[in-house]
Amino acid sequence: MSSTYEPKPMEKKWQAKWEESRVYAASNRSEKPKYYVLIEFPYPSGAGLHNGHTRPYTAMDVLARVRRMQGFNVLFPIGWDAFGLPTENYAIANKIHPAEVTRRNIAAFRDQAKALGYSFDYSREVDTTSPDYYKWTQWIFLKMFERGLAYKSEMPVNWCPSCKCVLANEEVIDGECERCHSEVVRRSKSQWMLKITAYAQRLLDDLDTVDYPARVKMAQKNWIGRSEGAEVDFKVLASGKSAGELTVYTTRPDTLFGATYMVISPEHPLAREFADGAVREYQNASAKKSDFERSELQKEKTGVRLPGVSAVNPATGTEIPVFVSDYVLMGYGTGAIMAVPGHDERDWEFARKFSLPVIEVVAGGDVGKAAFTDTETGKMVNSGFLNGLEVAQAKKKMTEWLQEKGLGKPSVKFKLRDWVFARQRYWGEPIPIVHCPHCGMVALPESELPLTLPMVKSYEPTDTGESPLSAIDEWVSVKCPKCGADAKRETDTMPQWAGSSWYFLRYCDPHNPKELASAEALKYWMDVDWYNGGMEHTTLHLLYSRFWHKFLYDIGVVGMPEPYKKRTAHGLILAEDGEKMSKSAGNVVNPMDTVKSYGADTMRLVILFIGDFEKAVSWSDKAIVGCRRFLERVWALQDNLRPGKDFTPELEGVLHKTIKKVTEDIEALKFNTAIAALMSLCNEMGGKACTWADYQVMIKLLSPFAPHICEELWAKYGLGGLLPAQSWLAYDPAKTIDDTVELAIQVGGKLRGTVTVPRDSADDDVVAAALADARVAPLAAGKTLKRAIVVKNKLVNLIFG
RNA sequence: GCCGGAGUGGCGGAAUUGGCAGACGCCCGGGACUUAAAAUCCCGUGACUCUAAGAGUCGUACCGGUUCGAGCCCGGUCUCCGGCACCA
Repeated sequence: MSSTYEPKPMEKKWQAKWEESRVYAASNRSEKPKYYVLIEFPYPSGAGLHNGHTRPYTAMDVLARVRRMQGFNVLFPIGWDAFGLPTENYAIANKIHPAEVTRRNIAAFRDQAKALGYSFDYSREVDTTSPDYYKWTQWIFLKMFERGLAYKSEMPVNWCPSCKCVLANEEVIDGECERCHSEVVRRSKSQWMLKITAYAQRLLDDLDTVDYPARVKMAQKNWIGRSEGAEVDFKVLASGKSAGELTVYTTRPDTLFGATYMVISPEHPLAREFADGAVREYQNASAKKSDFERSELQKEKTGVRLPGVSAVNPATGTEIPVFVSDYVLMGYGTGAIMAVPGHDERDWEFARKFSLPVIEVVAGGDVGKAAFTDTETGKMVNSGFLNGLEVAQAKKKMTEWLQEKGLGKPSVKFKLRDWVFARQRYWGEPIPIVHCPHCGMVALPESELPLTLPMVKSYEPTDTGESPLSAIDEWVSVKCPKCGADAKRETDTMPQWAGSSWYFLRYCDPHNPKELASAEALKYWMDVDWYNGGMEHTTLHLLYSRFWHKFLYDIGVVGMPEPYKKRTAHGLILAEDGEKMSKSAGNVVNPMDTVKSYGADTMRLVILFIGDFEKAVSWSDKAIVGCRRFLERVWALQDNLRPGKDFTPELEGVLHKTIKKVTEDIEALKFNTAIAALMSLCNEMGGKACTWADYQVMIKLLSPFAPHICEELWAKYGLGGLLPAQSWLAYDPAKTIDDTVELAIQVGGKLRGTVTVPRDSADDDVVAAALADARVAPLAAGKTLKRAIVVKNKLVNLIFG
């Protein structure tokens, strides 16, 4: 009789053995093929690991463990994305330096990761706040600066009054700060920007070369937002006299004949030039509005006429009025539009409100009642040389005409904005730039990297929009690296996304003091074979890191244009009430509690068994007990074992089937059904006298999910050595197929019984067997068989006349 | 509004993509073991009806269609979740 299953001591024991034997350390030199499994490294908050970590980490740990057993040299690293506001705020509140807070949090996270049995290569840990690491973050920034991709620009920014910090567009959700949900306000500020827009087309095009879920590709495409159209120049008249040109961007050059007025954004230079009192008032009002307020006012269009100013429609020669309205955004296109109320909903609403003429130029709708925006069905009317053409043809012809006449040109625009790359906070990478009164912005020489954060006592944010670093005189005041004059350091720091934009490269060669990673190491490990992460990073980290990687490819640091071969995305773990887990809702479940009460192996099973990995799922304590019982039953199978190198004949089929099922399900992220198959196998084995060989199959298949109990059992019943050194199981396809099959018998499409026949029986034999069935025979009596549909090895459907 | 995804027992969820709906687990009911309980093991468990150890009817959000056969395909409707949102 075996002892009872006691997870705690055995989990400690095996975690220690794994550590001392270094079985999970990846080697940069190996005979084996490489495989790089990546998880999104955590932000080490004070709260410790939560189920937003355990779900993806456990899943990828399963994959890493399977790949090792499949004979790959696996890189499965972990690190710490440790710069950021929560740490800084906690540090301020508790009067502990953020570096110390970070050190403690990392230690706690590492312990928890180890307690969960994650097979990370802990010798390759990276920490984005370590100067050895952020030296290279700064280095990449300087390379971008050299090539004009990092620049400073005065522009309206999203300012979070609570975080006292600017935000990237990607961090503003419904007009609120992504982190603290304060309403974001607009402020004009001189900002560091990264020119991600220079990579817009490539970021879009190369989505076709990678294996990402469709929903991820779609979200990135929408965010990049490419549109094709034309820029058109309109002559401007002020008080009847020529006053230059107004260039608009339109995706519908075909509708030019229907343009009855113009609209420019309140920030447009022309609006400033010709503003009267009413216009100025309108400009002031829109400047005060937050993005949120602007979108709130979506339905009701507002605007004012720009007095004395008109434009000439180049197609018709008609003079048309110019309006100022905040439904036109300065940040997109040219900040000015030609309004075609017949065929654009916004223009239509505006025209109705201001009683402007509506001209139908595409037939098919009723422009008196609504804008007709269909581009598939209509034909051009009231449009001179375009009449009778379809929209697509008219677009082409008008664009050509504009080009011939020198009135316009084809144009492509993106919604993607440049990346606001500065934060006015202490706990981030210092930007290695010096402002010199003579030389302007000067890059710190590479030899002076890393530019370390000064260790100071006070680093509270300011209300002025200045970084706390600006108050530290001895750090700020510096000599210009170029001319030696008195100069000042840049005091903004980089956003949290900086360190995470390239961390997967550092893992390849994490201790290299000379380069961000050696060319050799990068060549060997990159690209990442499988990267799993959250949907919430699709237009943030995932897009940013693709951008940085493409830049590094362009300057010859990495050898391929895309960093990640395959990306998958897990669903959220919700609280038991179906809401998002949050401290404020008080519904947070701590995975370490489950580890303490039931063991790490149980916790790992639960988080994967609980539902479809790719979908959101509510945490449920009820799932725990089932997983724990399963492990106990696997443990108890020991009681009935008998020696033997062969499979028990009656188990052979189910063993091969389970090997197939578990192997295939893991590849497809169907961890829940893989575990269900293992539970079924356990139920099959229960009560039977299994051989050691049978049991070894269970141990190996279960080991990626529940590694501790499996090492314990392998040590007793296996073939020696640790499990990661064992080979994964192969199945014999012939043995996954049964000799006989149970067919469903339908009569007229309704299930009436089942019949067991030899596999691949002839159709006639199947029909005969079905007709002989006790339940079917009476239904067949006195009727003629009109038709019989036989689906091989599945079903027979009898249709009577 | 636009673009994605989803809706299946008391519950979490399965279903090889058109072929026995409800795998696996939880809960619940019954039994075994026990002085008893817990634990464990075995059996049962979608709903309804009947002439009831058997059989029938209904059943995958709703309405309709295609098909020998639909959770799956097509048309329409409703609800929920995620993303984008005055992007010209």
